[in-house]
Amino acid sequence: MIPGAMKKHQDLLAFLRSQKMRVTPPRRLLLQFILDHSNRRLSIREIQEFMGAQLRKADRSSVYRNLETFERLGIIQSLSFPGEGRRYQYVFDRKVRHFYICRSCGKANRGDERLFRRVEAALKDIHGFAKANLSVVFYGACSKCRKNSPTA
Amino acid sequence: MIPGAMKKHQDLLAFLRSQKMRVTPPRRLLLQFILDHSNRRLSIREIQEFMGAQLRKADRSSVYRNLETFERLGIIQSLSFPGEGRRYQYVFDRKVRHFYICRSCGKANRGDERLFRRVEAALKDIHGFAKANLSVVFYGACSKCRKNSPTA
DNA sequence: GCAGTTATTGCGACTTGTTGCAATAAGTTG
DNA sequence: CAACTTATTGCAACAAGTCGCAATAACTGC
Repeated sequence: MIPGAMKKHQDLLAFLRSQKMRVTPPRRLLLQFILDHSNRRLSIREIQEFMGAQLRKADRSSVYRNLETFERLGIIQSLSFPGEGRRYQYVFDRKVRHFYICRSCGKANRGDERLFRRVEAALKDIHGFAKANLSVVFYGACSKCRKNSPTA
Repeated sequence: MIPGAMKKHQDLLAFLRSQKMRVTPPRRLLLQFILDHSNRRLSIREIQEFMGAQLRKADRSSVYRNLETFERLGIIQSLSFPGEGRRYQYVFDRKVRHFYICRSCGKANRGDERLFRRVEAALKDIHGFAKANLSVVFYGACSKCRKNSPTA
């Protein structure tokens, strides 16, 4: 387990409770699994397999519902990557929460903090949308794909 | 039909050919349908129903494959909206191609051009990602939801 | 316009994701 | 800590989306 993960886990449980959400076995487990793999984009398959194996059978629908809940709370961000389906990633206390996805090859990159700050700053002009827990996704063409097919 | 849509349709077919893609009946039809409803976010159900009704039975998988193709080429952008599932929207020659999605209530807004330009400008600093055909999606909390639940 | 090449289609089987509902258990109150 | 309230679960049926493969039909060049 990543050092400090235990603390984060407790923090997130507290956060859930502060949002009037109940802390249930499936939620504890799912949260722990996401935290233990916070550096990766998780596929639904590995999540479901883990949940099914750990719990005496966590139902598919509960897992989906909780992923949706966590996303709504800004704990994770789900994204569809061309070629590898939907992925779930921990973002809660991340400084940088934006992604570049190449529409052509499906490769994704995490952005750098400087750009994220600039985008946040640009958003200051837009009223009605919160900067807190903001995620930004860019869809475009990476340099490699643009080279191969200049029109794209 | 929207005035000028016919021209756009021809343009897009030409664009497809320029990309070495073949122009088939399902593609013509799907493209036309998307163009005729370019001001809305289409659900997969209405797309499939239309395709199935028009063609002597356009297969589900072909529709999905073509939607994916069109998205890769930057003709449409698909997005998952909480509460209403995945939606498909025409973006090809749009000046503004970014969306604000509220994680809490699922409401979405189109952004204004000024912000889009600023984000594009910020992207100039990032090498390796094309500005052409860029789409940007913001996930956050709208003012209304933020008011109801300040922590979000 | 015909033959050849190969992208695209349709099909079937499968995986992923959603929804309504009754049963359960988390949190709360006295 | 027992009773209460209601969010969450598991289940089952369904809808949405994916994949491999053989058949088809767009495009190319002659």
